[in-house]
Amino acid sequence: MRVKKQSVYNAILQSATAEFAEHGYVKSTIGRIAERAGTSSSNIYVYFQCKLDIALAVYESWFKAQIYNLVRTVRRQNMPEAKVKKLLEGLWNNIPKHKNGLTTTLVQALSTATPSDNYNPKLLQWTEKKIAELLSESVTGSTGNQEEFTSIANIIMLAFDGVGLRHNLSKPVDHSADSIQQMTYMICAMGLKTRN
Amino acid sequence: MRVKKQSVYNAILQSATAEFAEHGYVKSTIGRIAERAGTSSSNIYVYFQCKLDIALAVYESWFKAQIYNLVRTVRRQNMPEAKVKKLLEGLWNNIPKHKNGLTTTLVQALSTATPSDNYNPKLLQWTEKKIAELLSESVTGSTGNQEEFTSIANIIMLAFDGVGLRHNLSKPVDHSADSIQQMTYMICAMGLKTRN
DNA sequence: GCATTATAACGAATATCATTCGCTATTGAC
DNA sequence: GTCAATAGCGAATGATATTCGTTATAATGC
Repeated sequence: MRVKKQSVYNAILQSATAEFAEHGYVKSTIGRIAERAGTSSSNIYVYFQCKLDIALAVYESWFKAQIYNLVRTVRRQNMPEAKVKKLLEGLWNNIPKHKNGLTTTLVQALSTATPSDNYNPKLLQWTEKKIAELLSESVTGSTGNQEEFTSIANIIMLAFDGVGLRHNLSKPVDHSADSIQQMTYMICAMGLKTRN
Repeated sequence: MRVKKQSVYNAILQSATAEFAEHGYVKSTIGRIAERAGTSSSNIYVYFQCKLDIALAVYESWFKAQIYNLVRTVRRQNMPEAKVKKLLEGLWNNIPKHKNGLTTTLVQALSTATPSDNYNPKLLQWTEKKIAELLSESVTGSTGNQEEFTSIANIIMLAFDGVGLRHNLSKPVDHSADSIQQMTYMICAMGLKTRN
């Protein structure tokens, strides 16, 4: 028997990360990923089922790092409003518009996915839960994870996808600063009401 | 000289509408669109620059009809809260999840677009303006189109894109009812504050 | 050690389209 | 009528994800 080498797997992931960051999902080619990884196109299919799976694997590790980073930044703030604002700046600006970012890649990958790729929304659910907790903790001081924050986290992540989607188009007027401010205001207003 | 026939143009649009509604953007083929339209693949390029342009043309007329419909539905409501809720149900449920809907097509088309396709966000801007006015009118009773509603409209449309994106994946847990309720509440709360 | 065997690895197909090209046929303008 | 621009078309072209057939390798049992 022969066994898959971790080193080959890692090389593919690393190569794919560079390729996707540079070209996005659609214009990245398996051929170039293989070349940079020092293997062949066909051998990549020994390690991954399809191109989508590579993109998801690459995105997951990048995105989780971004989120952990964001959590730290938010916790460093003192006032609820500042916390919420940092959170939104991260999710509606910094992460989806990151210069070597992979959010555009993810959006492209997901939008071209077919049901037969049977995508698993694990990462999405993990993120929404994390964001809901962070919001709750930021606004009310406790991690009670109320219903409301679950919904708000959902809305924020839907809009995150939207930002990622629009970002690769020649940017239209970018209202993000205003939108972030407005959303911060609405979320904090809700927090006040909750306390009474 | 020979002149382009309106009838051929219309046939292409009509055929493309059916094709995109059935297969989405990526899996639709120019060949089938041509066939259903009774012309050849190559002749389609006499009428449209590229596949993206066909999708955008198809989407625009479908989407505008949906929006006009939504405006009517919202205006039919009496209470601000009911108006806002209908608005959100339209934009976060009915339109992006429409069974013969084209939103998935649009999302796919935009996410795979390259800068060289030089996409023009005219429709997007038109929609956000329309939504901002409708919100303002619904919540405050006047079309004053305050800054706040512009931002909220922007957020709603970003999330609209997100809903469209996620809809073609095997649907994860769908929080949309809760999210709509939560957003309705936040928008209306803001309206109250504005009045004082 | 050695034989066995599952499978990693790879180069060469395959299949699928969007888009382009070269040519022919049509039709509006003069 | 003649001319010339161009609609229309069938046959390339070019890209590229994925599959296939074969070979080489190494883990396992003896």
